[in-house]
Amino acid sequence: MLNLDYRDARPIYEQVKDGLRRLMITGVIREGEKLPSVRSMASALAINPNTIQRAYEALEGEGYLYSVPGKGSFAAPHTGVDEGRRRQLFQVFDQAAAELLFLGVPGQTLRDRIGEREGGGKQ
Amino acid sequence: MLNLDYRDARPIYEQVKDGLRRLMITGVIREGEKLPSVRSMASALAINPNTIQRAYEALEGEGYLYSVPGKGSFAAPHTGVDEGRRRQLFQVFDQAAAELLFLGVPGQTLRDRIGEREGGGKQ
DNA sequence: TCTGTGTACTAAAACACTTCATACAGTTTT
DNA sequence: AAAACTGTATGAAGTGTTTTAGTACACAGA
Repeated sequence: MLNLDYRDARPIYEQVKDGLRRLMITGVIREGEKLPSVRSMASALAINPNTIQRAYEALEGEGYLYSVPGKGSFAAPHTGVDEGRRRQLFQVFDQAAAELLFLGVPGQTLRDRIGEREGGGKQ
Repeated sequence: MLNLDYRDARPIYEQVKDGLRRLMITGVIREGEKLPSVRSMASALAINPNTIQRAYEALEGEGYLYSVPGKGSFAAPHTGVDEGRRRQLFQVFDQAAAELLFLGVPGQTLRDRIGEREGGGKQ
């Protein structure tokens, strides 16, 4: 389900966190879907359960999942994602755009990279 | 010229690096302009010269400045910025856009945030 | 009851990173 | 030539973070 890169400078819990978030964004993991338990995922990746727990805890703080003691952890609906995460994303987006423009990339080029979400009305 | 925040989790050399890059992007520091020497900037910020040196070294690696032993460090022309930095920026841009779209932000909203650069044709 | 789940806490070890002190080498100015 | 400036290199100390290990508790479901 996830790949860890020990040569990567990023800590493991962060790789897990970002990896899971990406799976949700790309639709591989759908809303309400049950995630692997901290223990099973830890043994699958051959790491300590506490490390997975830390990743889950961070994602829950962002609103990407919710955990129920005794039951498990589940992907949260998009609407539940934290406002702080949204603000952070806008800031990253704006700063990257500003620097790319500075480097001479035409604004039209950047606009063309933004793929619209199909079926947005259906949702 | 720059503000350091010791409560920030980001290391000092990174704050210096990002701060200087931002000054160049916003046009406060212009192409070819001489930057403060590592020692003068270090004493101005009350930190070790090596810390400034590290920031300068990183920016030189990105192509944002060039240093000449005995003379000083100077802001490089936009065209000299490293291709790796460009690729990194595009990746950050794309990922942020993808997640914002996933969270329900309309593509049009994102496109509207991209301010065009005046005089782009002059370049 | 037993198994599987999330959660909490402490301790420790390992590791990496950041920062500093010092010294060296080149350029410009006096 | 000397002095004062510049960037550069190296090693060591300091500090924090990451990860693991171990133990324990509470809840849900078969």
